[in-house]
Amino acid sequence: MTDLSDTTPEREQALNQALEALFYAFNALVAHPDAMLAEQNLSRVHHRILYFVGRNPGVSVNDLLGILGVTKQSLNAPMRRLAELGYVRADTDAADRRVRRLSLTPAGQALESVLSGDQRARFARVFARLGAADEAGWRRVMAGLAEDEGLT
Amino acid sequence: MTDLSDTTPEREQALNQALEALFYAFNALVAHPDAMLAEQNLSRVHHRILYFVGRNPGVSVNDLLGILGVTKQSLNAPMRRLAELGYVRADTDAADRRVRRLSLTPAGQALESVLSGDQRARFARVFARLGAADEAGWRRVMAGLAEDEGLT
DNA sequence: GCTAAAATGTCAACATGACTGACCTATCTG
DNA sequence: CAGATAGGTCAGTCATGTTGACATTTTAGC
Repeated sequence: MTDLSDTTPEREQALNQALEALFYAFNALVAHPDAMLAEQNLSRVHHRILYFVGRNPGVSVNDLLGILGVTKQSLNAPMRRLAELGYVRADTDAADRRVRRLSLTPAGQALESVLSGDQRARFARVFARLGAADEAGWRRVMAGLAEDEGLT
Repeated sequence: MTDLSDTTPEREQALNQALEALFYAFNALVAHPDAMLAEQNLSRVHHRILYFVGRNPGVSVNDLLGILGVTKQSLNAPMRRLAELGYVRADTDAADRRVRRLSLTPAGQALESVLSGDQRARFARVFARLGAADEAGWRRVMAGLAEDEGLT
């Protein structure tokens, strides 16, 4: 079953099911947060900003551009919107006044907690039901997929 | 570790790592096919069409719209392009001449095989290295995430 | 202290892609 | 024949992302 040289139609179908499982799980995970964001006319980009600013309070705008892999022009609009809605604050750095240190307001933390919390809760329920062994196996497979990036 | 009532910061961080692992794995999986598609000015939509038509030869356009969850207007352009490039053919149904039966040409099958084959190979390598137990655990977790869709 | 460079923000022009709405042909069904 | 169905297309709109150019503020080097 785990032989690399197994190229039977059955194995190919099993791998196709793995492909589809990844896509379905991904969609299931973002569906509800996307719907909540849409109620405020926000999108997944805003969630990504909230998530990374939340986990890296004090990041500069430039750092965030690198993390998100977007241009400053495309970050500008969603970031301004998040600031207007009172979810993100940008404080001038004390030492270097050119730099803005980004952080979440309490409201921003609350929103981020609801959005990512929904996703964490999905994982928590599944992990709790299936047990530590499956969770560990899942993590090893996901890490393996991410590492494998360099190959053809 | 798998207790649902575990709301410690450590557990929350472990769940965040699970979230990130899913996103990184997803990106790693689509990166190379996306790059190959871009060389022909195609995108992920075209791959989705090739994948579903390849696994459901003879589907009607309407069926495909339902599977992909898009409008016929947005399917029209990529589908026409795939037909022009000789990857997809649309044969009139013998019984009901209103209906087009979609299928892949040999060239379309070859392209789809390269694109999805790259993704299957990534899974095959990781599964082969980690073993059947981790593969089974991974599949159970992914299935659980997809099923869990209905909750808050 | 003057100058070059860095960090940020903004404006304009353009491309993409998806959506809705409207309309059309061809075909089937009652 | 009348209405419904499968498919295709045109037009308008909207959201988002990109590049390029430019201004401001501030820092750092000489």
